[in-house]
Amino acid sequence: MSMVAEDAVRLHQEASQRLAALDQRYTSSRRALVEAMLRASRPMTMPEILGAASGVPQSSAYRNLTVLCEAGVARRLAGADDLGRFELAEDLSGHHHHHLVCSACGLVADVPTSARLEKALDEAARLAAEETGFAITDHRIDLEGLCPACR
Amino acid sequence: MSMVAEDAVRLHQEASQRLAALDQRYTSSRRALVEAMLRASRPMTMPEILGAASGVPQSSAYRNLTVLCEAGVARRLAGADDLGRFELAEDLSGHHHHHLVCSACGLVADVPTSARLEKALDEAARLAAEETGFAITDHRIDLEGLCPACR
DNA sequence: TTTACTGCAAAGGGTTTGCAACATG
DNA sequence: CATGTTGCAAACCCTTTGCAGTAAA
Repeated sequence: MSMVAEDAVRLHQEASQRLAALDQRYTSSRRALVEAMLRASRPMTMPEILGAASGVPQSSAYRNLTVLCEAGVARRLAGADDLGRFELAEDLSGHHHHHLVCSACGLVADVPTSARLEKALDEAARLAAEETGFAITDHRIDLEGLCPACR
Repeated sequence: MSMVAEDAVRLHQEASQRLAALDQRYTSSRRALVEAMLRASRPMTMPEILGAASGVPQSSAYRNLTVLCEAGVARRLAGADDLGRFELAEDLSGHHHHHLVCSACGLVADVPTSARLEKALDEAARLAAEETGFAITDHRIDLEGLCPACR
């Protein structure tokens, strides 16, 4: 999950462009949010984000994260607990991944996927689309269990 | 997803036993909730549940669904929208399945799994457990897209 | 007769929004 | 200078809880 400086530059450029496409600006608050998510390398709760992007008030954080999600820069997850979680969009942050969710404390960690799993999933998605009429655009896999700290 | 009368009898017996194991009773309200979820055959929101299990007040529905989840009779899902959704536990309702989630209206539909997908997932889970120290107990797959009504 | 359950109303807590001031292109 | 952005506080809405009364084992 490392990222060299050059990649970070591209990331911010891309974020700026995606916002501009919606007539939105890449302000310092929004950049602070993006950098907080970049540093975390796992989905963050709002309390974590507010701690990491110091100085950004709660309402602005919510509003800006909403904008970032609409622009395709960030993504909002429905947490296992009642806290929403945010992460960078996969095509900005690095690679396609899935999530490990701790059923005790709610922690969410990233986990890489595998070609075999993706292939099986693609096949299942194609089948499900045929049978149900859904136009499937994405998928999400959560592995649930206990994290090392909660075992 | 059909279920003959005999199966329904077993389902209620099992629900009653699981509640009894926690010193809880299988009251008519709880039975009404179970039957509502059984009829729906897809995860239900609270408004849907209140409509389907008429006469059960909101606070009792929340309280009873919490108990049913603790007893392993029901399961609570973190919805794509901000509405919680409830379904019968898989070992009561029928079979292991995954979900199709409409990103426009939030609808959640059941979709069967496949042996190939489960096998690939088991392997991925084993690998993730080794690398991260998580004790993985369950998984969840959501296919996201647009439902027929929202396309 | 002890313990669980019910229903109402009020509180809780994460998220959203109105508004007036500010910043940016 | 027209439009997007900010921050405070209040509003929102789903969910939980206190409490007094009821029902079941």
